Amino acid sequence: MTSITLAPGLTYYPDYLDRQAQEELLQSLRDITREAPLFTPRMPRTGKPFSVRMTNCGPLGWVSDVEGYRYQPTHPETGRPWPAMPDQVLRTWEELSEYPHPPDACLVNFYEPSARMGLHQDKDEEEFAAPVVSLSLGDTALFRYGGLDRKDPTKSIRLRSGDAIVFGGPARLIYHGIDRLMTGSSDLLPQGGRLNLTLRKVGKPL
DNA sequence: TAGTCGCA
DNA sequence: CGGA
Repeated sequence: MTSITLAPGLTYYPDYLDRQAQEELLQSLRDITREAPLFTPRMPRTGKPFSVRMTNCGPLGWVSDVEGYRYQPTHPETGRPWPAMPDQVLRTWEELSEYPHPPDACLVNFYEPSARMGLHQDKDEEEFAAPVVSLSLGDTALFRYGGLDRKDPTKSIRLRSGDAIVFGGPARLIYHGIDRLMTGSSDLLPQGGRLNLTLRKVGKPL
């Protein structure tokens, strides 16, 4: 397995999932979105919608609305519990996280060709000792990452379908985001677009 | 402050 | 980019 250190604690695994594994994961995500439909998150206070739509699997899911960012055990629109995390996702966490407990949450972000995600930190968890593990499927995305301060200089790399990235240690709280997609760069998703999974341990281990 | 916009 |  190839790994590239982009910055201390930030590790990039190009082509972590082969085509067969990507298709298997895509089928799991179809099952998940049927049970837990994609919803449009909104900014706290202003209520401005994100361009990305999302859902979750696992015991907890990340949601955002006018009330704020939070993790909760149920879908914000259906009120039902999130679907279980696929075994394939749990195995990825076991292999890449170097953390001795399973993740609590798997956020699934769906990017239409025009969707973007501004520079932000993943900091709504309690357990920063656990890394964030990210998987990309579908169209290539221009991923931008910086430092712990929002105004720190940033670098960009292209994330392709099947790539994985791990934010751990000193990189656990770095600012990052998605500037744009390269439409038509993958034929995994028939309609185009990109799916991103982010696995997180939310609470401190019992 | 996980968005949007204006300006260099 | 930086401001709000």
